[in-house]
Parts: sequence; C-alpha cells; structure tokens
Amino acid sequence: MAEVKTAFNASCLNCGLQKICFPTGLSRAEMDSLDHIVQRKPPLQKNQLLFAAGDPFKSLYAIRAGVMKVFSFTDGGEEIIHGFYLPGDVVGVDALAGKVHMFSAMALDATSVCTLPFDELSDLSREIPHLNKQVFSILSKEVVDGRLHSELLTKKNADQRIAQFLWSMAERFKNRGYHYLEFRLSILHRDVAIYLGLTPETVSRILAKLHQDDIVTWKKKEVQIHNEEALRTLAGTHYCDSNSCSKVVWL
Amino acid sequence: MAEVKTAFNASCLNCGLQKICFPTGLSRAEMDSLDHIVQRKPPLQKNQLLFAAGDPFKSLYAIRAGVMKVFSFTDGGEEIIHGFYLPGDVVGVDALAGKVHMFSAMALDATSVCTLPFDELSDLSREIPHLNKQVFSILSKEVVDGRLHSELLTKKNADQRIAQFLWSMAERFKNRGYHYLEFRLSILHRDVAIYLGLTPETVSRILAKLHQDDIVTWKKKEVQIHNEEALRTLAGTHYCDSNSCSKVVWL
DNA sequence: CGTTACGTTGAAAGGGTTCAATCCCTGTGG
DNA sequence: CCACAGGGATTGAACCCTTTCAACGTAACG
Repeated sequence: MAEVKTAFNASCLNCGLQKICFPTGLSRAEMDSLDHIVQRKPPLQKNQLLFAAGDPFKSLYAIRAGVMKVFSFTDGGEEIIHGFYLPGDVVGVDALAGKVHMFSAMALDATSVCTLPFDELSDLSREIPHLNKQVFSILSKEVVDGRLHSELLTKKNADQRIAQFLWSMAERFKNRGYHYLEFRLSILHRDVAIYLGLTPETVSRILAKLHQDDIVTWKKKEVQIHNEEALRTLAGTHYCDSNSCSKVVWL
Repeated sequence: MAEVKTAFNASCLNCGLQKICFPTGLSRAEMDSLDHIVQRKPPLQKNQLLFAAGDPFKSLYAIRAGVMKVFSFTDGGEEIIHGFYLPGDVVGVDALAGKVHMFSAMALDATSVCTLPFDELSDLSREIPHLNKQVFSILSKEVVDGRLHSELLTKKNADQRIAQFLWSMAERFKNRGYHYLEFRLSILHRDVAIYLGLTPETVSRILAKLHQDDIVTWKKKEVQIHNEEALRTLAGTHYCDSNSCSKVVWL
C-alpha cells in the first residue's frame, strides 16, 4: 500500500524502472520532458479495467506497480489472454493502427500506471528521435513476444508450457531486480491455463507434479522455485520475453 | 515473369498497392519523397533468403510481387513459421528493437521487394509525421495479427484452423483486388501445417475432406473455393488479418 | 456463515500425432 | 526421351496426451 502510494507520486527521474521502461537511454533533460507529459492517477483496484476493447485510443500506459492482463473474447464468448504485464511494461500498443483498442486490460491486483497521451508523445518524439525509436522498440518487442508465445503454443506440451511460463516470470522479476526464486504472483491458475492454451485441470495436475518433484511450489499467490536448473531444463528452450532475452541485446 | 519485371521498375506513384502498402494516406509530394529512398533490386528466386535470423538490421521490406514466409527454428531444430506475406505487406519489423533480425524471410516463389533503408526512413518520418504513424500502424497490425494467430492456436481445432487459413488468404487476395475464389498459392502444405501447429498428415486429411464436401479444392498450387459460405462458417470467427478486418477501420 | 468462484482429483473419451508404407510430382542426368 | 532420385503428399492403424465431465474441497467476501 505504501509502495503504491510512492509510485503514484514519483517522477521518471527517480523511478526505479528507468532501465526497463520508456526512458531507457534518454538524457536527463529528455527524461524531464517526457516526465512532463506523463499523467499519474490513483492506482487501479483489483479487477478494474484500464481500457476495454472498443475504447477509442488515447494513450499508452506504462505499469509502475502491480500486474495487468491483456485479453479479449472469441466470438463464442471464450476469454483469450494475450499476456501478463509487469512493472516497466507498456500496454496499449494494439490500438495504434486502428485508433481503437482491440483488447482489454485489467488490473489483477492493486496496480498503478503512468499514462502517456499518445498525441503528446508523438509530438515529443519528433523533438527527441531517440524517444521515437524507443516506442518502435517497444512495439517490436511486442511482436517478437507474440511470436515466442506462438512457438510455445505450437511446439510445447503442457509440462513445458507451464515450466516455461514460470521460468519466464522468474526471469522478468530477476531483470527488475526483485527476488526471482520466491515471489508473489497475483495471477489465477485459471488465467494461466487460458494463456497457455490449456485447461485449469491440466495446469492443476502439472503444478501438483512440479510440487511433488520439488521443482516449483505455487500455493495461494506465492511461487517458490526450489530447483532452478530443473525448471529451466523442463522449459526446454530458454524463454526470451520482452525484457529478458539473453540472445539479443535490446537497444 | 513480365509482371515481375514491371514491378522491378515501378515507383510508388504508379504502384497498384498504394492503398495497402506503406504510402497509404500520403500526399503526392510525400509519396514522391518516400519513393526516393526506396531501393529496388532484381527479384528474389524461389527459396532465396531476403534476410536471415542474426543478420544486422538495415531495412524494412515491402513486398511488390510474390510470397514470402517468415520463420525461425526452435532450439531443437524444428522450423517455426510465423507468417506468410503477400504483395503490399511489410517484413522485417521484428528487428527494430534489437537491431538484429530475430527471424528469417524466404521467397516461396519469384518475389520482388522494395527496400526501405530504416535510417533514411526514420529521417523522412520526422519531416512527414504521417509516415511515422504509418510505420507505427504497420507494427501495431503485426502485433494484432500475432494475437489473432495465437487465438487460432489456442481455441480452434484442426478443421477450423485450416478453414480460417484458407479464408484469410482469400480475403487478403480480395483486398488486393485479385481473384479470391480461385487463386495460385505457392505455399507447401507442409508449411501450412507448421504455421497452424499441425502435422502434414492432418492437413492432408482435412483438405481431402474439404474437397469431398465440395467446399475447397487445393491441388498443386491452385486453390478453388467452391462454397464461400460454408468455408467462412467452418472458420468460425471471421478472421481479421492485417488488411482485412471488418471490425476495425485501419487508419 | 452462507454463497460463489477457484482449485483439485478421478475416470473416460477423443482429436491429433506418430509411425510406416505408398504414391506422386519435379527436376536431373545419362 | 526416359529412368531415377528426392522431397512432398496421401492413406491407414495404433497410440497418447489433453480434454471433458463430474464430484468434491477450499479460499475469499459480503
């Protein structure tokens, strides 16, 4: 709670997520300019929508604290989960082409975001070419992430999917300087199942197995990785998410 | 052959793909400026690589004629196919973030492309804000396409996947002003299988069924859609690809 | 303290894969 | 011009992983 309050007030200049978020590579002065167009509002509550599919596009949003899921529905009414977003991640890029949000974004926990009005961001990007590249970079990473998720869906079995999911979350926490062998994860097993193209039952069974084998425990909202090596091996290929690909040095 | 030759020489101003490709919404003068940085080379031959994963990033490429596949390999050496690209489509956006191509692009047929050196494109984008937005739009569409592909992989069975694939190809041809109920498709069934997360055997069996039911015939490289309505119904949700989403008016 | 939604566990069923054999088309070389 | 090689496509049968269905347990919240 105290943490959220701090986040609400902080500026880019003293934000701990500089290395991961938007401002990467900007000078102090540039960051200051960016800071001036950023809007900060009270945190979102659990299950609150940041934007919904169909909403007119106005801003991109950088997450300061909490977790969000980006999702939509099939024509049949089934939920589709496209991704989970952590502090430093940016949501809303899906709407750039059509000026309308294609997906919805929901807070899975108390979550605070920085709002970046896109018109102002565009104007500023003309003055600061590096900022423009930064936005390209965010979009490009999103494309690559999508491809990697498709790889998971086409080439991996249920065990590997879950191992990869958990390991990728751990890596993302690691990259943000958080504890990564033991962390709080406010994501429902049900949502993970949807994200991974599985059923809740399958996820439950595999988590039970991982627990028995003393590799990972995920009870309530606490994840504990007991055997990092085994988990990574199970995941098969080292997962590269937006902020954690060892193969590529993100600009 | 004659068609390819023409493509090689044409400029954006007299290109039939204006509505679909990069220049959408640019004024004559702006289009002319864009035209000056576009490089045109001899067409690629079948199975020739435009770029390979690991190559340093220099340009985006707009396809003028032919077909390309964008692909990579799993750590285990299996091929992953991320998408097929038709005239008017742009490939290479995966490399914007890391300055290195994450995937490879191969011509599946004689294919000609327009090369857009990214540094020059960036410079020009500062002068022409609309061009900058155009690039954002292309990236954003790529993100949305990826999500829709994931939806296909998580929510659809084999029959629906193939129906959707065929229908989406038809729509893309339609949007380009080509015949869409009967067209040439230089894509191996094997590659479609990989793209859809299926085996060649499954694809073969389902295509046989679609042929028997007089819905679609795909022999050699010729696709014939005999029952448009049935195909669309089979596909379930109307597929929205980069250039054909009825729900959204792409800027 | 009841209600509701999430999570767990078991048994049965099914869709797609796997494996293997055969066919077919294309391109190549004698 | 024909024979042969090689990769892709087809077809059949057995298998297996995941889903489905159903029942029960459990945590959170009003």
